[in-house]
Amino acid sequence: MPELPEVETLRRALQSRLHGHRIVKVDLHRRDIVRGPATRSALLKGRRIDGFVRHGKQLAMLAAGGPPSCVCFHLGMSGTMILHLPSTAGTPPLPHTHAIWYLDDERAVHFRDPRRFGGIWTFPDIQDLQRSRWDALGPDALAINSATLHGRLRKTKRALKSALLDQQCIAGLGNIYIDELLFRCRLHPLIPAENLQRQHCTEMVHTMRKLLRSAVRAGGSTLRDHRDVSGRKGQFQEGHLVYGRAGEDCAACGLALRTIQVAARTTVFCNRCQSLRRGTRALAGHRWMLPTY
DNA sequence: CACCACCCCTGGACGC
DNA sequence: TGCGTCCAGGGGTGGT
Repeated sequence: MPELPEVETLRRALQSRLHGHRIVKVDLHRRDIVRGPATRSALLKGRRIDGFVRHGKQLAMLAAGGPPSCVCFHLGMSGTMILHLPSTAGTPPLPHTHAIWYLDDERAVHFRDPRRFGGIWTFPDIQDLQRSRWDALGPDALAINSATLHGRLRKTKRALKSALLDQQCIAGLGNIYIDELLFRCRLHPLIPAENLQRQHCTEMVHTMRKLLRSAVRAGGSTLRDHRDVSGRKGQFQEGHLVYGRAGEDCAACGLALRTIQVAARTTVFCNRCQSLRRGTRALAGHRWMLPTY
């Protein structure tokens, strides 16, 4: 399920490989996957690609010149964008390929999303995308600072994990990286967000950056669907300490990892390491010996 | 306003 | 082998 590291992996690959190329043709197989004008023009047919920008889990493709110049992608649960080289450009698209962008050098980008939790939004320009979609999101998880995070968390009584899942609070985190983050910070997912102290937020932001950057370097986490533009799997699932490891021994203390439901999401955590009463204890206290990530 | 349950959708895992 | 059932979950919406 694409979260920030998977989308950033995708953005970097598309930026380096597609920048400056012209879109010569666009095939749209499912019109209802597009919100906003679904014309070939709105999907940037005939335009030169000027770059890719990301906010949270959303990715935008920008065209040089005037409007329309902006297509925003959300990959949902199962979305992928695969870059086909000339050698494979003629092969029939896989099932659930909803749109294809053909480039000026015989390559093509296939947008697939079997579960259709994702989508494509067209906008006149990036400012319009920002106004109508991205302004409603919280700061990007790789850009947020601890004062801002603290300010946002202290305003809500919701469980910490619920608040972090809320893209209007902070953009880019999902179920996987939140469980990994909370374990590494030894914070219980059900702590009321308003109870978090400034020092917890400082540690959380520091740990979050390390975690997300490591995941980007590893090409993201592949559980089932995620692939890079070449169809290769990510490697960061090897670095998961809790997600997908319910019942296994905690890497820090050996107790079996537990699952609970938080905001209708399966949540894996260590009931010993991640204290509900965190904050009553010195933050700089015992640091577990954890694998480097 | 804050929060939560529910729903959308498909493929894979699992049981019989 | 094959079929049925359950489950995964981001985010929008409507209800409490």
